[in-house]
Amino acid sequence: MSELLKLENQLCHRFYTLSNAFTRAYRPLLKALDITYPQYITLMALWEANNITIAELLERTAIDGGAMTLILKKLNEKQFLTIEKDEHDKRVKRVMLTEEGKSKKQMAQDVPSQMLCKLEGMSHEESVQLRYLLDKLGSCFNADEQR
Amino acid sequence: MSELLKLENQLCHRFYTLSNAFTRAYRPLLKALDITYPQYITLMALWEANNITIAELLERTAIDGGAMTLILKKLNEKQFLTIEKDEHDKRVKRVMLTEEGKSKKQMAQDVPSQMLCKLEGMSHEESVQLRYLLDKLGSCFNADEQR
DNA sequence: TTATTTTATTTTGCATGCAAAGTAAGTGTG
DNA sequence: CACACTTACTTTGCATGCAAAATAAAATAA
Repeated sequence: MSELLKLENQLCHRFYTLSNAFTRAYRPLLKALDITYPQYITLMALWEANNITIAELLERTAIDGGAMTLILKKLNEKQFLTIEKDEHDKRVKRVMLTEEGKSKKQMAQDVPSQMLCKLEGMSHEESVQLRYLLDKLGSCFNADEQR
Repeated sequence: MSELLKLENQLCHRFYTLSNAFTRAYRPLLKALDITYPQYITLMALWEANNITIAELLERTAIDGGAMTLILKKLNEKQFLTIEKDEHDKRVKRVMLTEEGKSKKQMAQDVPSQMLCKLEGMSHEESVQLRYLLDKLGSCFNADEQR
């Protein structure tokens, strides 16, 4: 039997499994903030750079455009942000955090460390190395998309 | 600004991005086989161990139970597999590949290597190291779920 | 054996992820 | 200025992922 088609040898399956595991692990932590994982990613991007366009938000978060429309709609309904058309270019929309949206950042302060607690067993060196390799893998895909 | 809440520092976001990138990269390859990525994972599991229960399939693939019901339904409609109730325990269902389902394995033979081509730039040592770290991270989550 | 609990799988409701089509609003060309 | 082309977003249709509730059948307890 071809080793190449064994599930255990698939890098993709490890990513599939781990990505889902992360989302599940975050769920209870984010539930306290009344947000989902992609909504958390979106807010994180905005906490770093407020008042940016949707295109910039897509770039930073790597979230699908169609999904982002819905995510922003929900975050807007929850009063975490507002969306306005750009004065000069009416195709463009700008996303701005409300005071409530900004204050959520304080509530989220402990989320990263709580997640890290779940990942004991990995040394600091290992996680640094992992990050390096993940970024390298990411650049493979980015390079591939260029073609 | 707290470094911990920066998007760039999130391990989870790397997994989110890379997992999606894998799925997108596989899509055109799997389209030729008329299957989606989770369906591919399911078939891979069955190519390794045919005639197993749905519970075993869930264990091997780490796919959600609810999703699996639909995936099996579609693979069944495509005539890749059949589903039968177990004789002794009528709660249990067994999944079996049809001849067509088995023959799909030949058609999928080149998929792994085609994917690896896209990942040039990573050395063999690096991918071995990456795999090791991914498995270690995975065991963190598994250990956590025990509690 | 009957009632209770556990197990295997499906169903339901909600939130994406993705490709492709659709819109509205700028840009560039002749 | 009129037409073609490009952009920035939204919409649509389909396929999951996930938690929680619902089913059906087996195992256990009383």
